[in-house]
Amino acid sequence: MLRRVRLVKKERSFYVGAMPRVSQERLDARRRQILDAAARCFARNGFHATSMQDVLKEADLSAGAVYRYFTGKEELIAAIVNEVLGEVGGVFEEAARWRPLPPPDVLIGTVMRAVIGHRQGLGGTEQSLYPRLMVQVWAETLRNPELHAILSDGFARVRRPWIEIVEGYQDAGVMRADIPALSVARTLIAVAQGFVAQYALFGDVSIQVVELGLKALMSMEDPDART
Amino acid sequence: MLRRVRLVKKERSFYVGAMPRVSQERLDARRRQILDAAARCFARNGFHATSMQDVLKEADLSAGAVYRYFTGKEELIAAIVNEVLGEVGGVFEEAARWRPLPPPDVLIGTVMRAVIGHRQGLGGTEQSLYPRLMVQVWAETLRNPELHAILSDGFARVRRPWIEIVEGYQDAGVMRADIPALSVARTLIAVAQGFVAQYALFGDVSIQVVELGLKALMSMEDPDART
DNA sequence: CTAAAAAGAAGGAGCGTTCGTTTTCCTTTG
DNA sequence: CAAAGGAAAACGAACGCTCCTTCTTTTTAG
Repeated sequence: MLRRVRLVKKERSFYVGAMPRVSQERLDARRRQILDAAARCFARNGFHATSMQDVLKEADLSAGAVYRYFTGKEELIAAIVNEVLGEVGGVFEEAARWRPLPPPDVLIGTVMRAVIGHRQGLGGTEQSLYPRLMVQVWAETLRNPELHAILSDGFARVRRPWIEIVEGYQDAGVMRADIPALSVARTLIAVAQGFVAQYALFGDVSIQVVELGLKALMSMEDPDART
Repeated sequence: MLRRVRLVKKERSFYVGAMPRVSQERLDARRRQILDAAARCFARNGFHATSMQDVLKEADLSAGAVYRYFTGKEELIAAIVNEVLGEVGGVFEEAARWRPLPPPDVLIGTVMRAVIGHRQGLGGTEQSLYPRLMVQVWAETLRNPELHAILSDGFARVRRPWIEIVEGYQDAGVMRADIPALSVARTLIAVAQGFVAQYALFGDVSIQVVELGLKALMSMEDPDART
């Protein structure tokens, strides 16, 4: 008698007393193949102007194959959004861990290079996969509350270490301390977001632009600033 | 005999020796009614997750009516994109005309307030129509070359006066002059773009956040800065 | 009264998804 | 070690649905 034991929702079921028919690595590879294809399609055309047929063709798989790994288009979109937000959030967090405290221009430069470099060698053709996906993710989270919750979580998770960085500046006396660290952190994140948008939209190559721009801003002295 | 004389592609044709059947203002009002409804729908759901039926219902008109003013969905999208980019571009240009030269935080604050305030009293329900539309426009220009060209033009048109502002800072000696003005201008625009995204995504109310954040950044002194 | 404007049912295309069939691959057996 | 067996995996045609658009009819404005 074969007792079917389902372990975890998304992991394969197996038979007691028998080995799985195909290896877990194989299944993982298929899943990745589908996700990569979907990411390329979505980066190219957005979530809703991309048809399932587009994804199937890009993945070189049939409908039956894809629907074995994802229950539908929505789940595919959710998976991509999760992945992108997770990785980009990780980039922000990791950049904030550097010690000694990097100045803002180095911080943003690091983040930008990491975001742009992520999955660069995926398709080869798409030059800025992650920036483009990021813009699409923003648009999608505006209409999907569940995905919006993920974005909000990610934003909150990133904000915390960045606030600490700003507080570090202020404690070290290199930045006026009469301004809420949250405001500064959000402004820095806005710089990164804005440049991600510019990179996706205009595909400029040089990260130096932000780095230099921030240096220049930092060199300004507000006329009515308190010391 | 009635000779039909078509004057301009999009203006109404009229009859020699006879007055138009409905006034031009009426036609313009209908067109506006459709555009406003479409803008609300697109801001809510994006361009491709919004159906024509959604727009028709929002405008309280029939298909026949809408298709008399626009050849199809594409043209409707293009009209909205054009309008949004035109108005937002105008906001950037106008802010750059202020004299005496406003500091960056005032500049960005002015832009943000104008973008957020635009068409505020349109539907009433949608709190941040233009920021949301802006994000959707970015996403759409990533896949539509014609609309992308409009965005590029707008970006170029905005960049010029903002470069002049930065050069003004540098000439006045309040900003180090060894950094290309273009880099600083693009960074400032990135701040605005990033905060537009944050506003659309999280709907925070206070513009003070960017203003204070920029002030704090300006108060920093780069350790390895040249004088 | 007339022509433009609006209505709204209907058509054709394309979408996401399902499902019966075929193929593949791992285990088991000879 | 080779071949059979069988279940999972993949295939791909087909289905139902919704989409955008058209077209005939009705209403409206001057």
